[in-house]
Amino acid sequence: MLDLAVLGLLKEGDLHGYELNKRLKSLVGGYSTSFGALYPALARLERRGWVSSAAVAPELIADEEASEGPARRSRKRSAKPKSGRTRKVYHITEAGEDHLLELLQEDANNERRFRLQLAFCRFLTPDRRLALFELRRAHLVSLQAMARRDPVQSTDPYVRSLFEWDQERREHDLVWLDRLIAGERNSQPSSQTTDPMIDADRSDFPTGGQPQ
Amino acid sequence: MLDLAVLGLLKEGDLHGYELNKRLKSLVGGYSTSFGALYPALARLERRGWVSSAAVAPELIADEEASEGPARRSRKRSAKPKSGRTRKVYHITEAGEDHLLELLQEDANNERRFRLQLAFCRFLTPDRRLALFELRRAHLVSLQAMARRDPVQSTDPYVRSLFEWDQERREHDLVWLDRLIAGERNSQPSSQTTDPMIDADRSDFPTGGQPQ
DNA sequence: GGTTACATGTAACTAGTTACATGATTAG
DNA sequence: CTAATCATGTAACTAGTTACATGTAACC
Repeated sequence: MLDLAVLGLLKEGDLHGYELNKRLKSLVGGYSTSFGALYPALARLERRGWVSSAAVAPELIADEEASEGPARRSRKRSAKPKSGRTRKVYHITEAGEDHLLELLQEDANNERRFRLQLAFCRFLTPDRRLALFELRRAHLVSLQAMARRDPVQSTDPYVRSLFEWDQERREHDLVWLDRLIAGERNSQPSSQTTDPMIDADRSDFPTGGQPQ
Repeated sequence: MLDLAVLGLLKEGDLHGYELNKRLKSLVGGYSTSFGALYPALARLERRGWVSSAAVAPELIADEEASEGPARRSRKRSAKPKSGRTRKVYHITEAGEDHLLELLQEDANNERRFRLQLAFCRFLTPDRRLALFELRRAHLVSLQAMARRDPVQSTDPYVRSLFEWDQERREHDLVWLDRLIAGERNSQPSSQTTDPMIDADRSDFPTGGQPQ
């Protein structure tokens, strides 16, 4: 799953491990990565040919940064290296991009994975993206059905409370997903399905609709 | 974490592995346990002295069942053994009960653990239980604060949608927890044990489990 | 006579976390 | 001068899943 996150971030631009870790932390709340997982993951990705790496010596780092963004230099006192240690900057390969697209579409039964898929689904074509959302929706619906099929058998108030919590959350998640799917259909009315019942109540869609 | 679930279930009565697995499945949606985790966990619990086990030969099983629950026998055609294989029936020890109480109070940063703690928090004293809920609440509030401190920096609609989802869920969870805490405070204005309903229900639920 | 449920286990794999080791640079 | 931040990595541990191995017995 880290693979998905790392490839997704690298698709936006080359990064070194330490920076990747910071981005992962801010990416999705609750997805705090540790170096102990990240560095071995990067090594694995490189062995499999999905990323390539280049060592950047400390004296070169300042130039790199400068050439990338010549503005914002004024605040810095000097063009001295930010780090005294060689960075390993990773770059996603073509095979890595293919693999990323696969990872973005697989499964639907894992919430944590779906969160990452959502975070990077802009790299999918609109129809693939819609398919992903529908897959997730089908999974949630099947969870709902399962929960309804055998309801709580316990009389303990805390256990009952727990089940009610689950129930509410599942319902809420479905509403949210439906909003997402509706937004997707509105901004992408072409494709194969001519669904007649979609834009009945579309006037307030707070989550921005147009993908880039 | 399986330890918590297993000890909690065994506190209600002795069980063998296969039955434990069924109960775990029905206990909390999403907490599907596999035998590959359960049996090693049971072995570990026994090594540490938290549970003890007794082998029950197939010809004895019918009697055991009968002596435990004399009702519900009518549906059965015979008093013949249900299994052709010796069961290993597990029993929680005193040390195991102590350990369970510890597990019920530790941490608050893990949702999955909190679910299990909630499922078995009836074994805690009312003040300890309230402390557990408050601990969880503090954790959720700190997550909220963290999310508000550095908001979404991405302009991608899907990433923004993901963050909104998180936000809504955290708010919803807090409301739910507050309801739980309020209920706890109402039924428990001071610190005194009013022993809530303790009634382990005897009923064989036909949970459609899948074979391994 | 084949499918399902009962029953216990092992092996290999997935997906991480926590703690440690090492060392440079920078801000107060 | 010391604490924080930058930077890369390893080792040991936690907490599981999936697939396999093995066999009985009840159901239809």
